[in-house]
Amino acid sequence: MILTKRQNEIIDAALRLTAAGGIQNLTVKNVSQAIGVTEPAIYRHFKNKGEIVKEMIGRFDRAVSVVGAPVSGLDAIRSFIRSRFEQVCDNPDLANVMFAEELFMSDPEYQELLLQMMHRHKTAMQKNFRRARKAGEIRDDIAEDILFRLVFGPVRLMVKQWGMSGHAVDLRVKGEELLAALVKILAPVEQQTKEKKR
Amino acid sequence: MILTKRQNEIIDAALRLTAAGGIQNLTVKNVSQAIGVTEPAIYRHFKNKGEIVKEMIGRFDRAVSVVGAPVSGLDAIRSFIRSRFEQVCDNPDLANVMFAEELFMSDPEYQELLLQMMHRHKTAMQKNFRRARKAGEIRDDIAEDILFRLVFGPVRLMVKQWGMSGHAVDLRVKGEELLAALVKILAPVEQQTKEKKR
Amino acid sequence: MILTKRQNEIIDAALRLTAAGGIQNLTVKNVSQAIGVTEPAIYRHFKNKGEIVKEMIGRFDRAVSVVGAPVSGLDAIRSFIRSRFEQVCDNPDLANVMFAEELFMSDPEYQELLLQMMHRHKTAMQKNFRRARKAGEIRDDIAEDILFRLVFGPVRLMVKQWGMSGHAVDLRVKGEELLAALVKILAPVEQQTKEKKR
Amino acid sequence: MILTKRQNEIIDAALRLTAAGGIQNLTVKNVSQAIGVTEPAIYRHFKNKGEIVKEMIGRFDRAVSVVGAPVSGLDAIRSFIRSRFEQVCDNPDLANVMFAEELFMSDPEYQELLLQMMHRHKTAMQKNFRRARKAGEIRDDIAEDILFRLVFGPVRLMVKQWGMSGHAVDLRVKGEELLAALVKILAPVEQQTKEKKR
DNA sequence: GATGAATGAGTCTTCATTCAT
DNA sequence: GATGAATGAAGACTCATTCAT
Repeated sequence: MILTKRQNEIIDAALRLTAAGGIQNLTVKNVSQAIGVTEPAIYRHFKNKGEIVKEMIGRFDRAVSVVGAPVSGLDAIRSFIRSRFEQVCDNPDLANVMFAEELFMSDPEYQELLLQMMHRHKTAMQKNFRRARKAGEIRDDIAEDILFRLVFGPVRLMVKQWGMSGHAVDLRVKGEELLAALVKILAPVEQQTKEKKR
Repeated sequence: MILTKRQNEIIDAALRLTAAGGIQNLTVKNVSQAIGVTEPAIYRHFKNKGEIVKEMIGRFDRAVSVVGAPVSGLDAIRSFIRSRFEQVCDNPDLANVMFAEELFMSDPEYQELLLQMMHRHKTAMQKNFRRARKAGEIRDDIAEDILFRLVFGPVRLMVKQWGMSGHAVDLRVKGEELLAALVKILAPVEQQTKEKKR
Repeated sequence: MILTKRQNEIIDAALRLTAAGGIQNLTVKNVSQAIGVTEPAIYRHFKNKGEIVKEMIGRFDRAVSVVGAPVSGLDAIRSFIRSRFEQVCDNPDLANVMFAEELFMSDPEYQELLLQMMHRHKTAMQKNFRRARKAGEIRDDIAEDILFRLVFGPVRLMVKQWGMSGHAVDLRVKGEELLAALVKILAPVEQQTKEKKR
Repeated sequence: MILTKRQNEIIDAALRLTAAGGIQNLTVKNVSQAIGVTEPAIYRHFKNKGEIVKEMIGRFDRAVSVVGAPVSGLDAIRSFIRSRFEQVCDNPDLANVMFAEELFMSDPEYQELLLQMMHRHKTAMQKNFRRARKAGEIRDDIAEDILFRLVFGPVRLMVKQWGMSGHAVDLRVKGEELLAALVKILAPVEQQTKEKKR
């Protein structure tokens, strides 16, 4: 779905409001004030509040789908994580919302959307983990589903902490550090030994 | 603060409601219905809704503080994580709420409470990481603050996924698997090599 | 009706509360807290809130009925006014309540009570005005009903202002000044002329 | 502040309700029913109940500020009083509310507003008393602050009684009588003597 | 005498939404 | 595209009162 300018304004405002004060803060009134119109005006651009929320959730997906070339498994994972960090840096409000699935528990419809998204990402990544493993880029003594959590758990936590800290540090730098650590601990043990000796 | 029976009932209900439908679902009416009284009755037991929320947040802390004996760094970390899994297994609703800091963004007061709690846990764990490192239980080529995320990121994610999946799997089992993987990954490289050869 | 000690405590508290924050502030809860018991305890001493209010209104009357000896018309008026000032000085909260008939407009029953009281006072005073006039103590060129307002209007206003000012001045002193002025103004013109020449 | 039609309707209703049953009777629900809308509709026209009350209080002031030409001290006082009587006759509900400062004791903000208003009126009148005195229109043997009470005490009382009596008499007529009496007793003694002889 | 627990009715206020203009 | 006015439903909370203990 392609959004009009006004619709984008609305989603931006919705994101900002939710980031700042939770979904409790995401009211039609607040959105309308944020973009400087009256409440009914919102309904010219979205059928109802739910559509706004859904479009908002959709935005979490965006950057991800655009991943370009990288073929190799580990590189794809790396690039996925980097694109996450960048996405959040570009729109810091996302940090408080993107991994906050609980915010949208109120409506089963939203939850479904989010679960689908999570699942999609997971299978996409799983594929890469498998490839990386075959290519000897990643150790083979860790079960696949655990691998996923081992990598994305820390990424999520870092983004969340960054959001809660009011974006105190440079996420791009900190993100690279984390990425390096991840790559290090997931490397095949032999490779790690070699690295160490250097 | 020691709670009366009714107060506990109320907190339990609040937890259940929030777990099921987000804070949007945590209304005084819903709580009162859940425990089978009328709305005003709630106010005999809590000054206002905020006190309920705060007590609820306090409950996240409980299990943690009770950690008993373990001295050694790595063992303390292990036991902390295990106690988390157990706490959540005993009261599955916690899984949807405990690590969902965003739910409480609506009120700065709650956020403050949560940040304090997170900070408290972090420094407690940091100490253990340091000890474990000195004792040669943990590799020394990963910065300390990253270490924390590397461990608790995955734990959080697992708990959250367990909650969102409707408690599909046995968290105690899955948790042990994760724990084993974490210990493996964080072991000093030399030790990992040895393990491998066996 | 003779009140028990507790009942008097309650009426005192009720008066204090009403004086401080209007009838909105006169709640059973506030009264009970003021005397250090729980709400239901109040109902041991008064059948319901209305009885408290009525007893409170009754208290406005008290001092007045106790007027002792004075015979002469003008002296009786003087003494009535003085006793009003004293009553209020003894229990300053009365100042914010006694002449505030509007406070009790909510219930026709209260209003009736107050109207009766006002009427009783008025006829009692009217009699004295008549006597004073006959005795040549008061000028005879002012209609009787106006006379009443001329005297008690200022008295009321002074008490009210004293109450609203937080009892800034010494009402006994200021009251005497007002009384003197009233007597002066109401004296027969001939007498006023004589006074002036002195 | 200039009010819209609806806002005026609301204030009128508020006045009516308060006049009839005290502030206890001034509820948003009652107001909304009085003008034939639902409760939330009120909030399109006033931010909250407090704003209604404040605007209501403001209305007490209105007529006063509009005083037109009169220069001479005594005439200004006369005209002020007359305008009060007229204001109240035009909107009889005011009689039960305008001088009932106690009604608004519940909120310090309202009380402040009222005190300011009273003070403003007082200083304005004080100036006129002084002028009247210099011009020999008023006796000079009464202290200024007492003068004020002597005049406005009776005016207030008359308005209040008129309100409580359900507007039984013709306030315009009765008011003129009172005014005449006031002018008479406040005239310089010499003048009073002359009048008498006539 | 007093309390803890509860309640029905009602307080002010906000919500998402609609409709005529 | 947008607004002013309105609404039904629901929000948190308070009130006077009752009842069993």
